[in-house]
Order: sequence, then C-alpha cells, then structure tokens
Amino acid sequence: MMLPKNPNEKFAEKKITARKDDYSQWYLDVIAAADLAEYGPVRGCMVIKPHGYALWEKTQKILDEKFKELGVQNAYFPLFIPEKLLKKEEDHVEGFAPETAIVTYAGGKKLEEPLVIRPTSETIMYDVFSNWIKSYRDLPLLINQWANVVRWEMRPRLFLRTVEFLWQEGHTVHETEAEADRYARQMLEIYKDFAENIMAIPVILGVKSESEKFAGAQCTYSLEAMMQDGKALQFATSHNLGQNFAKVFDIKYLDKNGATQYGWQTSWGLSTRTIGGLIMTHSDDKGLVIPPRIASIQVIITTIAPSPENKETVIGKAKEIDKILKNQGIGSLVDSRDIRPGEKYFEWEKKGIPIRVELGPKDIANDSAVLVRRDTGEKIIAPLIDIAKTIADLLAKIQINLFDRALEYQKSRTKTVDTWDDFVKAIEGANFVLAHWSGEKDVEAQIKKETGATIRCIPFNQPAENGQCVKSGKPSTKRVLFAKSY
RNA sequence: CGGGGUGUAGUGCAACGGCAGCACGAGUCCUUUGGGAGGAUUUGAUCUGGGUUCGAAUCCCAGCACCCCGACCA
Repeated sequence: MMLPKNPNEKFAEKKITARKDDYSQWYLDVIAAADLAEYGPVRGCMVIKPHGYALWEKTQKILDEKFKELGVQNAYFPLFIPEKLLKKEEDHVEGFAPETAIVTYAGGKKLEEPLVIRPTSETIMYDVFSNWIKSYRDLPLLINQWANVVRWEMRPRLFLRTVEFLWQEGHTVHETEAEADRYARQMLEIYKDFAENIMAIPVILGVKSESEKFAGAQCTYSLEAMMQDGKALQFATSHNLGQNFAKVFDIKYLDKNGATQYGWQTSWGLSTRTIGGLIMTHSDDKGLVIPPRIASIQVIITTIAPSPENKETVIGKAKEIDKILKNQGIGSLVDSRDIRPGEKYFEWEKKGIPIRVELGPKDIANDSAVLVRRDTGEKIIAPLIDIAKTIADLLAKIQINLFDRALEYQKSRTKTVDTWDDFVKAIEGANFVLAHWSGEKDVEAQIKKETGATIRCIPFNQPAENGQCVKSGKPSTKRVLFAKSY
C-alpha cells in the first residue's frame, strides 16, 4: 500500500516520509528530494541524474586509483555474448538463465545464434583470455572493466536492483590457487577500505554459504552492510573461481617446467547498488547525507543579499572564499541565486552537501561566516581568516562522525543468540544475528522459510567457539551472520 | 509468474450516471529576501478499445500501464 499523501498541504510533495512510517517510501522520497535518479521508460531501468551520477564518478575515480596500484588494467569487452559461451559453465548458466535478456532478432532477420545481453562478463572475457594466455610469463592477468550489465529482475528498486546497472567487474588469472585466493581476499580489503573510509559504511567481511555463493564460483567473499531498517545489503563481492571456468574455457599456460596448467581465477565487482547503500546508511528525514570524501560538492556557499547594494559585496566575498577552498582541494560551489535563503538551505540540505556556508552582510561585517553541518545540523560561527582550515577540519570530523554513527547503529542491532526463540525474536526485531549453524543446506533453507532470514556471510575474525546449531541442535564450531536482506 | 490494488492537469486529490473542479507546481508582472514569502494573471487532464444509456470520469467487458505483497536477485 502506498502511503496516502496529504492532498492540500502546501509542501506535501516535497516532504519526506518519516523512516519509521514506511522505510521503502522514505528511501524513494530521499532519492526524489535529492534529485538522484528516477525510472525511465523501460520497466525497471533507471535514469541516473547528474547529482546521483556524480557519486558514481567519484566511486570510479577512487577505485580506479586503487586498482592501478595493484597493477590492474582497464579494458572493455562486448555487450553481447553468444549464447553458447554463456552455456559453457553449467552452474553459471543455471544461475543466470532466469534473468537473462536475449536478442533473437536483428538486422531484419532472426539470428541463427541468439545473443545474450551480458548479465556479467565471465564467459565472454574468459573465452578471449584463453587466447591471451600462453605462458606463466603472461600471468597474473589482471583486468577490470567498467560497464553496464542487464539482469531481468522481477522487482526492481532504484539503485539496489535495477534491470540495467553500472558496475566494475575485475577478472584475474593466476598461476596458483593460493595466489588467486590471496588476490580475491585482497580485493575484499580494497572494497572494505572504500566502504568504511570513503563511504563511511561499516561492513562485515566473510564467506558466503554454498547456497548464496556466485553461480560458478568455488567460493564467494562478501561485505555486508546494515541499512537503517536493520536489513543487510551486500556492498560488494569477490569470488575465488578456482579452475571451474579455466577448464571449460580452456585457459591454459605452460609453467616453468614446460607442463600445461589450467589458470586459477578470481572475479570481483562493485555496482551502483552501493549508492543505494549510501543513501540508506546515512540519510535522514530531511534528505540525503553524503559523507565528505564521496561528495563532489563538499561545501555549498549560500549568499544572503537582502538589498541590491550589498549583493555585489556578498557575492564577491563568496567567490573569494570559494577560490581559497578550491585551492585547498575542497570541492566547493557558490549558490548566488536571487532567491530566498531558506529555499537554498532546503535544497542543499535535501541534496546532502556536508557543509553549508551562510554568508551575508552581517557575517562580512564581523569577518566571519556561519557553517552548518549536514550530519548534526550544528551551526558554527567561523572567522574568515582561517576558514579553509576550519572547513577542512570540519569535513574530516563529519566523515568520522558518520562512520562512527553507522558503526554504533550496526553494533546496537547485532545480537548474539543461542536459542531458537531468541533467534526468531532477534530476526523479527530486524537485527543482524550471530548464531551457530550446523553447516547443512536444508537447515539454512528451513530457517529462511520460517523467518525470512538468510546467511549473509560466515564472518572472518570469528573466535573458534564450540556450540550447537540454533535450529538443528547439531554441533557447530563458529557463528554465522543471519539477517533479512535486500 | 501468482495474490491484491489503482488509473482524472506536471504532482497530489475531488466530482450522486447530468456544466470536469480544488491545492501545489509551471509561465508572466509587481512587492519581497538571515529557514520553503505575498498579491495579480495565464497555463493545463478523465489510460486505450468496445458495450449499456437520452446522457459515462462514474456502470459492464477486454486490453494496457503503474503500485503493493510473494517467488528471484549485485
């Protein structure tokens, strides 16, 4: 049921539904208010608007730098995959079959071989890799691509699950299993660093259970984040593919001894879904909240010029401050539009800009400006003389505060339970739940059926601990993370 | 694909089977400008196709679209 909206309230359509009333609607309202994205004419496909795309651009820029430090090279592979390639790996095709879009008609006639629009690029890339790799000297092969992929999801949701989405997918080939696994784990650390230090989203690292792992992978690692409704969101994943694909795509190399070996592979990806995670982690009922390090506009300077004669002075001063900030590498923007100040404040608040600078004649007379934090709403009167430093410090403080706040929230809603009653209660209360699990697939399925909770991951950094499966009572050696998820 | 719901102006809503209206938005002008301002004025709509009726936004049938719940999922 859609929430009824007040028909005649003046700012009804601009108001954001409170989170506790309807979390889904709140999420959509924040996206609309911040002007991030909307659905396009094709069902489930998203139009990412400039303010939303800026978040993705920054993501690309930051990740690209990290990838390059590790020697990863960017490349691009085709959108269309011949159906027979996709069908080569049995688990893989089975996993993706229900959600593939297939072109059967082109150039005015029926195609002899249908073309699958890539749901992911393992198959088409590995088919090519097999020609690129001949010797151990060609390894490791470290390739990344920024691309769009299509998965015909039944129920789309802006950013979180759209039919077409943007991502980066990295694909590597290594000489040994150990090296491949180390690499998959290393990418996980890169993603963790990005999630926690850039997006200020605390994540839990771990291994996926058999039933949750990537179709065709030997094992899947993931980062799980908690949204403000207590649900889990998979922030990014990294897969150790073993030799599953190498064997069907014939990725072979001659080792130092002249023996033919299959390569060991990994793949890893992060999508525009992370922007949904960003929204659901930090935003409030006033709109979006962007952590400073992922914000393109970190500071918005709003001018207040009540009379025409001081307009020029105020705008001049605003531009001066803007320049000083830009020279310090701070992303700032002047809003000198001739509208009421309140209108500007609301707009930039909805858009989540970390710091707002209010500058008017009164401030200039005092050689100061008013700084307003988006995360807390706190107002600070700052002398103009060292404003760049004040702002830089404040940005750093906001970044830390957002992370700490999110971490505290996650911890407050993570329960460790030992009985089935407590488990059910904790899941109903929308928590992350750490509980023992016997490792059996049917037990996992039964828990999902009864409570809606799935195993998000088997966390690393779990102390070994003997216990009993919360459902079956069978012995278990460690706890796994259960939650409802997106 | 199953269950439920809704289709009226850009948006949110109203109209007993009898002249399609209100609020907000948008455009223009004037006054305003330290948290969404006021006044004047203009703009603009019944999802599609059938049927019932003197007469349909309203009732019936079919189609289409959207929303919610489920299965699926980065």
